[in-house]
Amino acid sequence: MPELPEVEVTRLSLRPGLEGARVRGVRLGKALRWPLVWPDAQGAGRLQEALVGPLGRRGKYLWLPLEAAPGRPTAGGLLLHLGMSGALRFWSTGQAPEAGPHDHFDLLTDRGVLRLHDPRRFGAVLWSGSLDEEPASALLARLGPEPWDPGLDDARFHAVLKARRSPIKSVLLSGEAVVGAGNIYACEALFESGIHPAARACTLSRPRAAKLLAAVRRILQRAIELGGSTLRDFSNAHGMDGEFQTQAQVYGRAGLPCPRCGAAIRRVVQGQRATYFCGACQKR
DNA sequence: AGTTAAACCTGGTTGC
DNA sequence: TGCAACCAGGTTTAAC
Repeated sequence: MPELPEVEVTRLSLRPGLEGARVRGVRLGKALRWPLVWPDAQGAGRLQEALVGPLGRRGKYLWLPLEAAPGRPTAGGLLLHLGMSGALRFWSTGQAPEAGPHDHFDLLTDRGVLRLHDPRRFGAVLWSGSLDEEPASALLARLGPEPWDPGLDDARFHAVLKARRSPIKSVLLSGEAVVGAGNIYACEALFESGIHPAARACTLSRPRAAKLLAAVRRILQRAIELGGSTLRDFSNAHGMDGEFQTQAQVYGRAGLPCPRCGAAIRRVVQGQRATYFCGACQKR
């Protein structure tokens, strides 16, 4: 589910309740994608007094810094990923219901409980000393630039595409050229820029690459403003659903008329993922 | 080296 | 109604 907009919506909605909260402990459910390697006994002791610092995001990862004390160096933090079906929710003290069978992680604080709900368990919660150390650094090292990274310009984006012979849809999903667009938003951005999903990335002209990058930025921004997409499991820290799915032009609309030209939206499979597009509007 | 498939896991929907 | 087959937002790992 959660692509960059959903993670950003989660981050923004968690901030008021969580930042500045003091950690009291954790509750673990079933194992996630990777086991949570908690700090040793000494580190765990420090955590008892840790304060939640400013929440960060890199790609689809959420970074929850745990500071030893106000003004002192960061003790470490948690790197969280929502996988395919994860959602984070914050419950004020006394409001949290009993953990259900799909609630696999609770961070207990003096203000309330941060809870990860993830039926498919493709999500992850990892302890890391910092973003520059293992295990966080190894995961983040693979990521391409953020959509709004000032260092990401049309030339750089185009250069990455030039080096890839795979279909542009697959290259977008890989996050090499720009992170954040998952299956829904990759489909939508390609539609909005009029580019056929099967076009080989290396064949796109620089103007078309620029158009695609602009579309990716626009789509992701719009999705954040709409609270993300809720197909099934996703909701923000307060349990509110997103609304972008109601505005999708092609995603999940196979057989329905293209909003631009009226031709039937097509569904094909690329790299084991469904792709939706208009065969008339989107050109190779 | 680059590209593509398989794997992780559960639950909802579809079709016989 | 029952049950098998297929589908789903992501990413890593293994295999051509």
